Amino acid sequence: MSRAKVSNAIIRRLPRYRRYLGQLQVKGIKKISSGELSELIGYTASQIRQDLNTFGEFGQQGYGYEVDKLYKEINKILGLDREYRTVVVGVGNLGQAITNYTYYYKIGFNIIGLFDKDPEVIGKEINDVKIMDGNLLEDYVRDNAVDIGIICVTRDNAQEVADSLIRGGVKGIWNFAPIDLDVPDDIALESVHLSDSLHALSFMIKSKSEEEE
Amino acid sequence: MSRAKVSNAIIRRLPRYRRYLGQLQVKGIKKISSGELSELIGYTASQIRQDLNTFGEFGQQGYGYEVDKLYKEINKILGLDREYRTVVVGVGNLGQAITNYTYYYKIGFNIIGLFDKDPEVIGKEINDVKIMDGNLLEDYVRDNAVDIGIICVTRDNAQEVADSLIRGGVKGIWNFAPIDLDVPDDIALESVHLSDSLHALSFMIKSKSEEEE
DNA sequence: TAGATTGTTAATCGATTAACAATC
DNA sequence: TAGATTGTTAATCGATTAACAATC
Repeated sequence: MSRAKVSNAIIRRLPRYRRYLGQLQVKGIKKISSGELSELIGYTASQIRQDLNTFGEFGQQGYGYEVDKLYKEINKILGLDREYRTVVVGVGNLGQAITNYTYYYKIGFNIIGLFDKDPEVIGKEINDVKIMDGNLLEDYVRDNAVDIGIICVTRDNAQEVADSLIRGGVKGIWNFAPIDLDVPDDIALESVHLSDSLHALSFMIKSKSEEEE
Repeated sequence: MSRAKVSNAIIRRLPRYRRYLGQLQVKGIKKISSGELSELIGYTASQIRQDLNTFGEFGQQGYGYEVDKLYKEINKILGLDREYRTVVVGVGNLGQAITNYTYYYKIGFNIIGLFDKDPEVIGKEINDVKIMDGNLLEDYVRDNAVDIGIICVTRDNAQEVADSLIRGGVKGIWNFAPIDLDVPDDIALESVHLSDSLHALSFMIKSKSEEEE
């Protein structure tokens, strides 16, 4: 199967649709029109319909969308109808936080291995998962069919870790190191650049203060 | 002063220019052309020149750009030539990680206060900053001219915390709660939606596996 | 000066919005 | 049926790329 490439703009909106639909579900709301959803989520009704129609016809004319059904469909579209075998590399401050966060809140992303190169922490456990020697990473990934590697090591080690993960056979990398990793086309890469985000905030603060002058 | 609004696309690229220029500086490289920078950073040379010219004329025809000078200019553009008085609200796992991260790596973003509502942690310290009672947040922000509030509380408490920060007078909010906060136009808001990011990764993994079929 | 590269305008591309026929 | 709302095509808008004159 090879459908038209979905634009990055749409990819970024999909999780947000999911979030709002999840909230509607919790509130017990059964149906919603693109117009109502537009009010909530801030995208135009037209854009919402366009986005959804990229993936199928989920609504009913004259009626709208069933919340439950649409939520399920978006989960499927996002690939959240399966489980991912996941490892975290680098269990410093951020690595530990991400490990716990994923462990407690992210159903479907099962953390099965932790890695670090610091002898002080190798052998310890987080949520019953043992921290292993980083040198064993590639073999572990291969032997355990790991799907996702989460990179929480320093900038200088990140590319090397990514290479190991890829040689081991991961399908995707969630990168928190402040560097743009080089990965082949068939590997999914999502980077969270906290510095960049903070710097963008700084820019916006500056812009808004200048607007007032 | 009121210049034309800078597009979000450019705002997202600016921190990345800064990152690459910083690396060039470390390597001791003195000058760079838009063409060379394009090779490194992946944007077209044309786009790089367009982006930079939004803010001024930083290059020299026939020569290129001085790395040191451009780096400084971008810092200024980003508002990184000053210090920000910052507080963190919610010092659970993620809050602690962000606190340490900001403390150790983010020069210019000074964490002067920590807040939580859990009596168990109130009174404790992280990097010599005492954790205070969340009820005191608004007054503290006002009395200490806090610029930025970092929100690491749960979804259900995030809007309330944001409201307190805003009433206290912050200029910007760095939000890690999985919710789209409502803030007035003159407040800068930058959200890091970790869930959304992970879900986007999931989508990309799915897409790439389907391409192969 | 000749060559290189910027700054900037014009052309293109892609994403968003508007409009409306289809249909529940 | 009449009213509502989708799915989808067409129009618009904005962002990116190409081109080139200006100039170091």
